Amino acid sequence: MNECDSYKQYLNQHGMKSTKQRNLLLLILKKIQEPQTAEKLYLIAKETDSSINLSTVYRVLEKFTEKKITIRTSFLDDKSVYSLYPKTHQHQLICLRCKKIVLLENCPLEAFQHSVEKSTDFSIVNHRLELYGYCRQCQKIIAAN
Amino acid sequence: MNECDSYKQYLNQHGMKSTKQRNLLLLILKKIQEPQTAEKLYLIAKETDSSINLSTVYRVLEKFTEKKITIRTSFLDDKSVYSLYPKTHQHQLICLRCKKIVLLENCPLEAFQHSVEKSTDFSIVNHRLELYGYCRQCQKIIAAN
DNA sequence: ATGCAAATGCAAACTATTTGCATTTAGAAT
DNA sequence: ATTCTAAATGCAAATAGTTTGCATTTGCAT
Ligand SMILES: [Mn+2]
Ligand SMILES: [Mn+2]
Ligand SMILES: [Zn+2]
Ligand SMILES: [Zn+2]
Repeated sequence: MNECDSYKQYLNQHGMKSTKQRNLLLLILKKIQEPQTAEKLYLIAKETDSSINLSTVYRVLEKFTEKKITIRTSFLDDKSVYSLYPKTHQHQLICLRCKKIVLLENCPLEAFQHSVEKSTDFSIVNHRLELYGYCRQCQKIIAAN
Repeated sequence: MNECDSYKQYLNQHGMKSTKQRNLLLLILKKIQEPQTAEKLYLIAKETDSSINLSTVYRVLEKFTEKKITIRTSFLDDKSVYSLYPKTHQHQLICLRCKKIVLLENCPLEAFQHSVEKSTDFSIVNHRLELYGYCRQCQKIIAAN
């Protein structure tokens, strides 16, 4: 049993067959730890399994996302990126210059969400919060120009 | 001078030529007041100007967005939608089923943003907040199935 | 071992959006 | 008013990320 089989039990528990493509992608996602496009993951996977197909990568990621093993996010005009589903609720602080991402564990929205539910009659299941700005270093670089 | 010319001055002030397509789209955007896809705006525009082209609509909306006359937003897997650039800072509450959008005038993030600036040394210039859920009607429809 | 639903590879389709190009047009200059 | 030119438009084709149809292979329950 090679390392690509190591997620068999995990996958079966989630109601999925363990295939070499799925095991490999799971391995890659765990190793990388930052959001990547399907294409990038495909290229990395190809180094190990040269016969893997891009459609398969999309289908695997779709299934993973459906099972909440991964999360898919996309920004305006860009390709979607995929990463392991975060263990805890969190948000992102993104540097507009260098694209560095800082994860924020605190969420300030609980009370707000409840008050919006009350005032709108929506049932809110989810939210998206991202902060944009410039990191320390990029602030300096920008100031120097 | 028909009503479609009425934005000539406004457009010129923003460094754009006044064309019948731009005037018409501006009129439609002001009338509609809710985010619409380029295609929907195109269909509405066609009722008045049957020769308008979808590419033109995309190009006009792109230019408007560049000039901050409109704002473009897009959700996972969906078409982008365009609306007039909000006069005041606001956020959106989006129904995951029917895609209805409710605008929220309150922003609960001021204090949070400051505290994040302090703890991270970022200079935060912007944020994106969207709430997702189900509107009253869609809740009922979902419950009935 | 066998059977079958599920997963895969491959190629083609899809679809929102963009782009190239010939033509028209707005607005400045004459 | 006429002329000029860069910008805007219509049309068709291209683009690109993603999805899908289908023949084949594979995982896994029996
Ligand atoms: Mn939160
Ligand atoms: Mn806000
Ligand atoms: Zn930075
Ligand atoms: Zn709804």
